[in-house]
Amino acid sequence: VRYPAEHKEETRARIVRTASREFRRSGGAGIGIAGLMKELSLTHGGFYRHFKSKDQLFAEAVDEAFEDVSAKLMRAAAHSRGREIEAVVDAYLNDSHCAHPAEGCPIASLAADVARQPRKVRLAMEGALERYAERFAPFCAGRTEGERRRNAILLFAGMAGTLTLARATADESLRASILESAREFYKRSFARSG
Amino acid sequence: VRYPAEHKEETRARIVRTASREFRRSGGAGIGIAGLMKELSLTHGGFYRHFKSKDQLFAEAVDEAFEDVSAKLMRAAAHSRGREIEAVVDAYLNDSHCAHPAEGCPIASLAADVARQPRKVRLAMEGALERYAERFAPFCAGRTEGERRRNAILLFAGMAGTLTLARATADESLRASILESAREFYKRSFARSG
DNA sequence: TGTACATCAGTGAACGCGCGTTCACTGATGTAC
DNA sequence: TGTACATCAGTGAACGCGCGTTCACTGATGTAC
Repeated sequence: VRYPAEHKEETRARIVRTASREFRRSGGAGIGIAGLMKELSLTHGGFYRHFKSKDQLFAEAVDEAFEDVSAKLMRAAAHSRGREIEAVVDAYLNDSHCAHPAEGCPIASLAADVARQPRKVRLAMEGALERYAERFAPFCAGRTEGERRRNAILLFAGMAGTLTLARATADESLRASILESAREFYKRSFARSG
Repeated sequence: VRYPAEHKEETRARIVRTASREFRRSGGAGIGIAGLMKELSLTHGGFYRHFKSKDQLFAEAVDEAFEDVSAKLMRAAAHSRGREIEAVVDAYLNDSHCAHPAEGCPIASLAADVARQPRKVRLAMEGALERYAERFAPFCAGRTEGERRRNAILLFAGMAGTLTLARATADESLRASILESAREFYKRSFARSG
Protein backbone atom coordinates (compact mmCIF):
# COMPACT_ATOMS: atom_id res chain seq x y z
CA VAL A 1 0.00 0.00 0.00
CA ARG A 2 1.33 3.42 -0.90
CA TYR A 3 0.05 6.32 1.19
CA PRO A 4 -0.19 10.09 0.54
CA ALA A 5 2.91 12.11 1.40
CA GLU A 6 1.71 13.49 4.74
CA HIS A 7 0.18 10.19 5.84
CA LYS A 8 3.17 8.93 7.82
CA GLU A 9 3.50 12.16 9.77
CA GLU A 10 -0.19 12.05 10.66
CA THR A 11 0.01 8.46 11.88
CA ARG A 12 3.03 9.32 14.00
CA ALA A 13 1.17 12.25 15.56
CA ARG A 14 -1.87 10.07 16.25
CA ILE A 15 0.33 7.50 18.01
CA VAL A 16 1.90 10.18 20.21
CA ARG A 17 -1.48 11.69 21.03
CA THR A 18 -3.00 8.34 21.99
CA ALA A 19 0.10 7.29 23.91
CA SER A 20 0.03 10.55 25.81
CA ARG A 21 -3.52 9.85 26.97
CA GLU A 22 -2.95 6.17 27.72
CA PHE A 23 0.28 6.65 29.64
CA ARG A 24 -1.36 9.31 31.78
CA ARG A 25 -4.29 6.98 32.41
CA SER A 26 -2.36 3.79 33.13
CA GLY A 27 1.28 4.70 33.74
CA GLY A 28 4.33 3.88 31.63
CA ALA A 29 3.96 0.14 32.21
CA GLY A 30 0.17 0.09 32.05
CA ILE A 31 -0.23 0.12 28.30
CA GLY A 32 1.73 -1.82 25.68
CA ILE A 33 2.67 -1.16 22.08
CA ALA A 34 0.13 -3.67 20.78
CA GLY A 35 -2.74 -2.15 22.77
CA LEU A 36 -1.77 1.33 21.71
CA MET A 37 -1.66 0.47 18.00
CA LYS A 38 -4.89 -1.49 18.23
CA GLU A 39 -6.63 1.62 19.55
CA LEU A 40 -5.63 3.27 16.26
CA SER A 41 -6.72 0.19 14.26
CA LEU A 42 -3.12 -0.58 13.41
CA THR A 43 -0.91 -3.57 14.22
CA HIS A 44 2.06 -3.50 16.55
CA GLY A 45 4.67 -4.27 13.88
CA GLY A 46 4.28 -0.91 12.20
CA PHE A 47 5.17 0.94 15.39
CA TYR A 48 8.89 0.65 14.72
CA ARG A 49 8.61 2.54 11.43
CA HIS A 50 7.90 5.59 13.61
CA PHE A 51 9.82 5.14 16.88
CA LYS A 52 12.97 3.33 17.79
CA SER A 53 11.66 2.19 21.17
CA LYS A 54 8.81 2.48 23.65
CA ASP A 55 11.06 4.73 25.76
CA GLN A 56 11.32 7.24 22.93
CA LEU A 57 7.54 7.28 22.55
CA PHE A 58 7.15 7.73 26.30
CA ALA A 59 9.39 10.80 26.28
CA GLU A 60 7.48 12.35 23.37
CA ALA A 61 4.15 11.49 24.97
CA VAL A 62 5.15 13.28 28.19
CA ASP A 63 6.09 16.33 26.14
CA GLU A 64 2.77 16.25 24.30
CA ALA A 65 0.94 16.02 27.63
CA PHE A 66 2.73 19.10 28.94
CA GLU A 67 1.81 21.08 25.83
CA ASP A 68 -1.79 19.86 26.02
CA VAL A 69 -2.31 20.88 29.64
CA SER A 70 -0.26 24.04 29.37
CA ALA A 71 -2.45 25.24 26.49
CA LYS A 72 -5.64 24.58 28.46
CA LEU A 73 -4.32 26.42 31.50
CA MET A 74 -3.06 29.37 29.43
CA ARG A 75 -6.52 29.61 27.89
CA ALA A 76 -8.06 29.72 31.37
CA ALA A 77 -5.59 32.43 32.35
CA ALA A 78 -6.37 34.45 29.23
CA HIS A 79 -10.08 34.58 30.13
CA SER A 80 -9.48 35.57 33.74
CA ARG A 81 -9.47 39.40 33.45
CA GLY A 82 -6.21 39.73 35.32
CA ARG A 83 -6.78 37.02 37.94
CA GLU A 84 -4.60 34.49 36.15
CA ILE A 85 -3.38 32.46 39.13
CA GLU A 86 -6.90 32.14 40.50
CA ALA A 87 -8.06 30.88 37.09
CA VAL A 88 -5.13 28.47 36.74
CA VAL A 89 -5.60 27.07 40.24
CA ASP A 90 -9.34 26.59 39.63
CA ALA A 91 -8.65 24.93 36.29
CA TYR A 92 -6.08 22.61 37.86
CA LEU A 93 -7.46 21.66 41.26
CA ASN A 94 -11.00 20.68 40.33
CA ASP A 95 -13.09 17.51 40.37
CA SER A 96 -12.98 17.05 36.62
CA HIS A 97 -9.18 17.16 36.42
CA CYS A 98 -9.07 14.79 39.38
CA ALA A 99 -11.44 12.34 37.70
CA HIS A 100 -9.75 12.38 34.26
CA PRO A 101 -6.02 11.80 34.52
CA ALA A 102 -5.84 10.79 30.86
CA GLU A 103 -6.45 14.37 29.78
CA GLY A 104 -4.66 15.88 32.76
CA CYS A 105 -1.32 17.08 34.02
CA PRO A 106 1.60 14.69 33.43
CA ILE A 107 3.39 15.85 36.58
CA ALA A 108 0.52 14.44 38.62
CA SER A 109 0.21 11.16 36.73
CA LEU A 110 3.73 10.46 35.45
CA ALA A 111 6.41 12.27 37.47
CA ALA A 112 7.08 9.28 39.74
CA ASP A 113 7.33 7.11 36.62
CA VAL A 114 9.68 9.56 34.92
CA ALA A 115 11.86 9.66 38.04
CA ARG A 116 12.62 5.96 37.43
CA GLN A 117 13.41 6.41 33.74
CA PRO A 118 16.83 6.93 32.14
CA ARG A 119 18.31 10.40 32.03
CA LYS A 120 17.11 10.94 28.46
CA VAL A 121 13.46 10.81 29.50
CA ARG A 122 14.12 12.97 32.56
CA LEU A 123 15.72 15.58 30.33
CA ALA A 124 12.56 15.75 28.21
CA MET A 125 10.54 16.23 31.40
CA GLU A 126 12.90 18.91 32.58
CA GLY A 127 12.67 20.83 29.31
CA ALA A 128 8.89 20.74 29.42
CA LEU A 129 8.95 21.89 33.03
CA GLU A 130 11.18 24.87 32.18
CA ARG A 131 8.71 25.89 29.47
CA TYR A 132 5.87 25.65 32.02
CA ALA A 133 7.80 27.86 34.42
CA GLU A 134 8.53 30.44 31.75
CA ARG A 135 4.91 30.68 30.65
CA PHE A 136 3.34 30.90 34.06
CA ALA A 137 5.98 32.93 35.91
CA PRO A 138 4.49 36.27 34.74
CA PHE A 139 1.27 35.46 36.60
CA CYS A 140 3.02 34.55 39.85
CA ALA A 141 3.92 36.61 42.89
CA GLY A 142 7.63 37.46 43.23
CA ARG A 143 9.91 40.50 43.01
CA THR A 144 12.32 39.15 40.41
CA GLU A 145 11.90 37.00 37.33
CA GLY A 146 13.89 34.24 39.06
CA GLU A 147 11.64 34.33 42.09
CA ARG A 148 8.51 34.22 39.94
CA ARG A 149 9.84 31.22 38.03
CA ARG A 150 10.73 29.39 41.23
CA ASN A 151 7.24 30.15 42.48
CA ALA A 152 5.66 28.84 39.28
CA ILE A 153 7.52 25.55 39.75
CA LEU A 154 6.56 25.36 43.43
CA LEU A 155 2.96 26.05 42.49
CA PHE A 156 2.76 23.26 39.93
CA ALA A 157 4.77 20.82 42.04
CA GLY A 158 2.47 21.44 44.99
CA MET A 159 -0.74 21.30 42.99
CA ALA A 160 0.39 18.11 41.23
CA GLY A 161 1.16 16.40 44.53
CA THR A 162 -2.20 17.43 45.91
CA LEU A 163 -4.07 16.20 42.84
CA THR A 164 -2.24 12.88 42.92
CA LEU A 165 -2.95 12.40 46.60
CA ALA A 166 -6.62 13.23 46.06
CA ARG A 167 -6.73 10.59 43.32
CA ALA A 168 -5.15 8.00 45.62
CA THR A 169 -7.96 8.53 48.10
CA ALA A 170 -11.03 6.28 48.25
CA ASP A 171 -13.55 8.62 49.83
CA GLU A 172 -15.25 11.06 47.50
CA SER A 173 -15.87 13.73 50.12
CA LEU A 174 -12.31 13.62 51.49
CA ARG A 175 -11.15 14.10 47.92
CA ALA A 176 -13.37 17.12 47.40
CA SER A 177 -12.31 18.61 50.72
CA ILE A 178 -8.60 18.25 49.90
CA LEU A 179 -9.10 19.97 46.55
CA GLU A 180 -11.12 22.76 48.07
CA SER A 181 -8.68 23.66 50.82
CA ALA A 182 -5.82 23.39 48.32
CA ARG A 183 -7.47 25.86 45.94
CA GLU A 184 -7.73 28.37 48.73
CA PHE A 185 -4.14 27.78 49.86
CA TYR A 186 -2.46 28.00 46.45
CA LYS A 187 -4.39 31.10 45.39
CA ARG A 188 -3.47 32.82 48.62
CA SER A 189 0.17 31.78 48.35
CA PHE A 190 0.92 32.51 44.72
CA ALA A 191 -1.45 35.15 43.31
CA ARG A 192 0.24 38.46 42.55
CA SER A 193 -2.30 40.75 44.14
CA GLY A 194 -2.10 38.70 47.37
CA VAL B 1 11.27 -28.74 57.34
CA ARG B 2 9.55 -27.70 60.53
CA TYR B 3 10.24 -24.17 61.79
CA PRO B 4 9.98 -22.55 65.23
CA ALA B 5 6.59 -21.13 66.16
CA GLU B 6 7.34 -17.46 65.41
CA HIS B 7 9.21 -18.23 62.20
CA LYS B 8 6.28 -17.75 59.84
CA GLU B 9 5.36 -14.38 61.29
CA GLU B 10 8.95 -13.23 60.95
CA THR B 11 9.16 -14.30 57.31
CA ARG B 12 5.92 -12.49 56.58
CA ALA B 13 7.26 -9.31 58.18
CA ARG B 14 10.50 -9.60 56.20
CA ILE B 15 8.53 -9.91 52.95
CA VAL B 16 6.46 -6.81 53.74
CA ARG B 17 9.55 -4.82 54.72
CA THR B 18 11.43 -5.76 51.56
CA ALA B 19 8.36 -5.20 49.37
CA SER B 20 7.88 -1.79 50.92
CA ARG B 21 11.40 -0.78 49.92
CA GLU B 22 11.27 -2.33 46.46
CA PHE B 23 7.86 -0.94 45.52
CA ARG B 24 9.00 2.53 46.55
CA ARG B 25 12.16 2.11 44.49
CA SER B 26 10.61 0.63 41.35
CA GLY B 27 6.86 1.16 41.48
CA GLY B 28 4.11 -1.42 41.83
CA ALA B 29 4.92 -3.03 38.48
CA GLY B 30 8.68 -2.67 38.79
CA ILE B 31 9.34 -5.66 41.03
CA GLY B 32 7.83 -9.14 40.84
CA ILE B 33 7.08 -11.83 43.42
CA ALA B 34 10.03 -13.96 42.30
CA GLY B 35 12.52 -11.09 42.56
CA LEU B 36 11.18 -10.10 45.94
CA MET B 37 11.43 -13.61 47.38
CA LYS B 38 14.87 -14.11 45.87
CA GLU B 39 16.08 -11.05 47.76
CA LEU B 40 15.14 -12.91 50.94
CA SER B 41 16.76 -16.13 49.64
CA LEU B 42 13.36 -17.75 49.29
CA THR B 43 11.53 -19.08 46.25
CA HIS B 44 8.40 -17.56 44.72
CA GLY B 45 6.13 -20.51 45.47
CA GLY B 46 6.15 -19.93 49.21
CA PHE B 47 4.82 -16.41 48.81
CA TYR B 48 1.22 -17.62 48.72
CA ARG B 49 1.50 -19.20 52.17
CA HIS B 50 1.62 -15.60 53.44
CA PHE B 51 -0.44 -13.46 51.05
CA LYS B 52 -3.40 -14.16 48.85
CA SER B 53 -2.19 -11.88 46.04
CA LYS B 54 0.40 -9.32 45.02
CA ASP B 55 -2.25 -6.62 45.48
CA GLN B 56 -2.65 -7.53 49.13
CA LEU B 57 1.10 -7.30 49.65
CA PHE B 58 1.17 -3.95 47.87
CA ALA B 59 -1.46 -2.53 50.20
CA GLU B 60 0.43 -3.75 53.29
CA ALA B 61 3.72 -2.49 51.89
CA VAL B 62 2.27 1.00 51.42
CA ASP B 63 1.07 0.95 55.01
CA GLU B 64 4.49 -0.15 56.24
CA ALA B 65 6.10 2.68 54.25
CA PHE B 66 3.84 5.24 55.87
CA GLU B 67 4.70 3.96 59.34
CA ASP B 68 8.39 3.90 58.50
CA VAL B 69 8.54 7.50 57.25
CA SER B 70 6.10 8.79 59.83
CA ALA B 71 8.31 7.42 62.62
CA LYS B 72 11.42 9.08 61.17
CA LEU B 73 9.65 12.42 60.83
CA MET B 74 8.17 12.25 64.32
CA ARG B 75 11.66 11.58 65.64
CA ALA B 76 12.95 14.67 63.83
CA ALA B 77 10.08 16.69 65.28
CA ALA B 78 10.79 15.40 68.79
CA HIS B 79 14.37 16.69 68.63
CA SER B 80 13.43 20.11 67.30
CA ARG B 81 12.91 22.04 70.58
CA GLY B 82 9.50 23.32 69.53
CA ARG B 83 10.26 24.01 65.88
CA GLU B 84 8.57 20.81 64.70
CA ILE B 85 7.41 21.93 61.25
CA GLU B 86 10.85 23.31 60.42
CA ALA B 87 12.40 19.99 61.43
CA VAL B 88 9.84 17.94 59.49
CA VAL B 89 10.26 20.05 56.36
CA ASP B 90 14.06 19.79 56.59
CA ALA B 91 13.83 16.04 57.12
CA TYR B 92 11.48 15.65 54.15
CA LEU B 93 12.74 18.06 51.51
CA ASN B 94 16.44 17.21 51.49
CA ASP B 95 18.92 15.72 49.04
CA SER B 96 19.13 12.41 50.83
CA HIS B 97 15.38 11.79 50.78
CA CYS B 98 15.37 12.84 47.12
CA ALA B 99 18.15 10.39 46.27
CA HIS B 100 16.71 7.41 48.17
CA PRO B 101 13.08 6.81 47.29
CA ALA B 102 13.28 3.22 48.57
CA GLU B 103 13.49 4.45 52.17
CA GLY B 104 11.32 7.50 51.52
CA CYS B 105 7.77 8.76 51.55
CA PRO B 106 5.25 6.53 49.75
CA ILE B 107 3.11 9.52 48.75
CA ALA B 108 5.99 10.75 46.62
CA SER B 109 6.85 7.40 45.07
CA LEU B 110 3.56 5.49 45.01
CA ALA B 111 0.54 7.81 45.13
CA ALA B 112 0.11 7.86 41.33
CA ASP B 113 0.36 4.06 41.36
CA VAL B 114 -2.17 3.75 44.16
CA ALA B 115 -4.56 6.06 42.31
CA ARG B 116 -4.77 3.36 39.59
CA GLN B 117 -5.36 0.51 42.04
CA PRO B 118 -8.70 -0.95 43.15
CA ARG B 119 -10.61 0.75 45.93
CA LYS B 120 -9.27 -1.68 48.51
CA VAL B 121 -5.72 -0.43 48.07
CA ARG B 122 -6.86 3.20 48.01
CA LEU B 123 -8.64 2.64 51.31
CA ALA B 124 -5.39 1.45 52.88
CA MET B 125 -3.67 4.58 51.58
CA GLU B 126 -6.44 6.75 52.93
CA GLY B 127 -6.24 5.20 56.37
CA ALA B 128 -2.49 5.76 56.49
CA LEU B 129 -2.97 9.34 55.35
CA GLU B 130 -5.50 10.04 58.10
CA ARG B 131 -3.02 8.71 60.65
CA TYR B 132 -0.35 11.05 59.21
CA ALA B 133 -2.71 13.99 59.46
CA GLU B 134 -3.59 13.18 63.05
CA ARG B 135 0.03 12.91 64.14
CA PHE B 136 1.31 16.03 62.46
CA ALA B 137 -1.68 18.32 62.85
CA PRO B 138 -0.59 19.47 66.35
CA PHE B 139 2.58 20.96 64.83
CA CYS B 140 0.77 22.84 62.08
CA ALA B 141 -0.61 26.37 61.95
CA GLY B 142 -4.41 26.62 62.20
CA ARG B 143 -7.03 27.87 64.64
CA THR B 144 -9.09 24.67 64.86
CA GLU B 145 -8.17 21.00 64.93
CA GLY B 146 -9.89 20.58 61.54
CA GLU B 147 -7.88 23.39 60.03
CA ARG B 148 -4.62 21.99 61.40
CA ARG B 149 -5.42 18.56 59.97
CA ARG B 150 -6.27 20.02 56.57
CA ASN B 151 -3.01 21.92 56.71
CA ALA B 152 -1.05 18.78 57.58
CA ILE B 153 -2.49 17.05 54.52
CA LEU B 154 -1.76 20.07 52.30
CA LEU B 155 1.78 20.18 53.65
CA PHE B 156 2.52 16.52 52.87
CA ALA B 157 0.72 16.60 49.52
CA GLY B 158 2.70 19.65 48.47
CA MET B 159 6.03 18.37 49.73
CA ALA B 160 5.46 14.98 48.09
CA GLY B 161 4.69 16.60 44.73
CA THR B 162 7.79 18.74 45.03
CA LEU B 163 10.01 15.80 45.93
CA THR B 164 8.62 13.74 43.06
CA LEU B 165 9.14 16.54 40.59
CA ALA B 166 12.70 17.07 41.82
CA ARG B 167 13.35 13.34 41.27
CA ALA B 168 11.97 13.53 37.74
CA THR B 169 14.51 16.22 36.92
CA ALA B 170 17.82 15.48 35.20
CA ASP B 171 19.89 18.43 36.37
CA GLU B 172 21.42 18.13 39.83
CA SER B 173 21.49 21.87 40.51
CA LEU B 174 17.89 22.45 39.40
CA ARG B 175 16.92 19.65 41.76
CA ALA B 176 18.76 21.26 44.68
CA SER B 177 17.29 24.66 43.89
CA ILE B 178 13.73 23.30 43.81
CA LEU B 179 14.23 21.61 47.18
CA GLU B 180 15.76 24.70 48.72
CA SER B 181 13.03 27.13 47.69
CA ALA B 182 10.40 24.56 48.71
CA ARG B 183 11.88 24.25 52.21
CA GLU B 184 11.60 27.98 52.66
CA PHE B 185 8.07 28.07 51.27
CA TYR B 186 6.59 25.22 53.30
CA LYS B 187 8.17 26.36 56.58
CA ARG B 188 6.81 29.86 56.05
CA SER B 189 3.35 28.56 55.10
CA PHE B 190 2.77 25.91 57.76
CA ALA B 191 4.87 26.58 60.87
CA ARG B 192 2.84 27.64 63.90
CA SER B 193 4.94 30.55 65.01
CA GLY B 194 4.96 31.89 61.42
C1' DT C 1 10.89 -45.28 75.37
C1' DG C 2 9.65 -46.26 70.65
C1' DT C 3 6.90 -45.89 66.51
C1' DA C 4 3.54 -44.09 63.30
C1' DC C 5 1.59 -40.19 61.66
C1' DA C 6 0.13 -35.15 60.97
C1' DT C 7 1.73 -30.59 60.15
C1' DC C 8 2.96 -26.93 57.09
C1' DA C 9 6.76 -23.33 55.51
C1' DG C 10 9.17 -23.63 51.77
C1' DT C 11 10.55 -25.79 46.89
C1' DG C 12 10.59 -25.66 42.01
C1' DA C 13 8.25 -27.18 37.74
C1' DA C 14 4.46 -25.79 35.16
C1' DC C 15 0.25 -22.97 33.61
C1' DG C 16 -1.28 -19.27 30.37
C1' DC C 17 -0.40 -14.74 29.28
C1' DG C 18 1.28 -10.32 27.59
C1' DC C 19 5.34 -7.87 26.88
C1' DG C 20 9.02 -5.23 23.53
C1' DT C 21 11.18 -6.13 19.50
C1' DT C 22 12.43 -8.28 14.88
C1' DC C 23 11.59 -9.53 10.27
C1' DA C 24 10.04 -11.49 5.85
C1' DC C 25 6.34 -10.10 3.46
C1' DT C 26 2.36 -7.21 1.00
C1' DG C 27 0.75 -4.29 -2.47
C1' DA C 28 -0.78 0.38 -4.23
C1' DT C 29 1.55 4.00 -6.02
C1' DG C 30 5.45 6.81 -8.08
C1' DT C 31 9.35 6.73 -11.17
C1' DA C 32 12.54 5.33 -14.99
C1' DC C 33 12.85 4.06 -19.49
C1' DT D 1 1.44 5.14 -23.87
C1' DG D 2 3.15 0.94 -21.83
C1' DT D 3 6.09 -1.85 -18.92
C1' DA D 4 9.38 -2.97 -15.30
C1' DC D 5 10.89 -1.84 -11.08
C1' DA D 6 11.63 0.74 -6.47
C1' DT D 7 9.45 2.48 -2.43
C1' DC D 8 7.90 1.93 2.22
C1' DA D 9 3.73 2.18 5.74
C1' DG D 10 1.64 -1.34 7.52
C1' DT D 11 0.91 -6.74 8.46
C1' DG D 12 1.22 -10.63 11.39
C1' DA D 13 4.02 -14.65 12.80
C1' DA D 14 7.73 -15.43 15.69
C1' DC D 15 11.61 -14.52 19.21
C1' DG D 16 12.86 -14.84 24.17
C1' DC D 17 11.43 -13.24 28.42
C1' DG D 18 9.29 -12.34 32.87
C1' DC D 19 4.99 -12.10 34.97
C1' DG D 20 1.24 -13.83 38.80
C1' DT D 21 -0.48 -17.90 40.28
C1' DT D 22 -1.08 -23.05 41.12
C1' DC D 23 0.26 -27.38 42.83
C1' DA D 24 2.39 -31.88 43.92
C1' DC D 25 6.00 -32.51 46.69
C1' DT D 26 9.73 -32.35 50.74
C1' DG D 27 11.21 -33.27 55.25
C1' DA D 28 12.26 -31.82 60.13
C1' DT D 29 9.67 -31.52 63.98
C1' DG D 30 5.61 -32.12 67.25
C1' DT D 31 1.99 -35.18 68.76
C1' DA D 32 -0.68 -39.52 69.67
C1' DC D 33 -0.53 -43.88 71.30
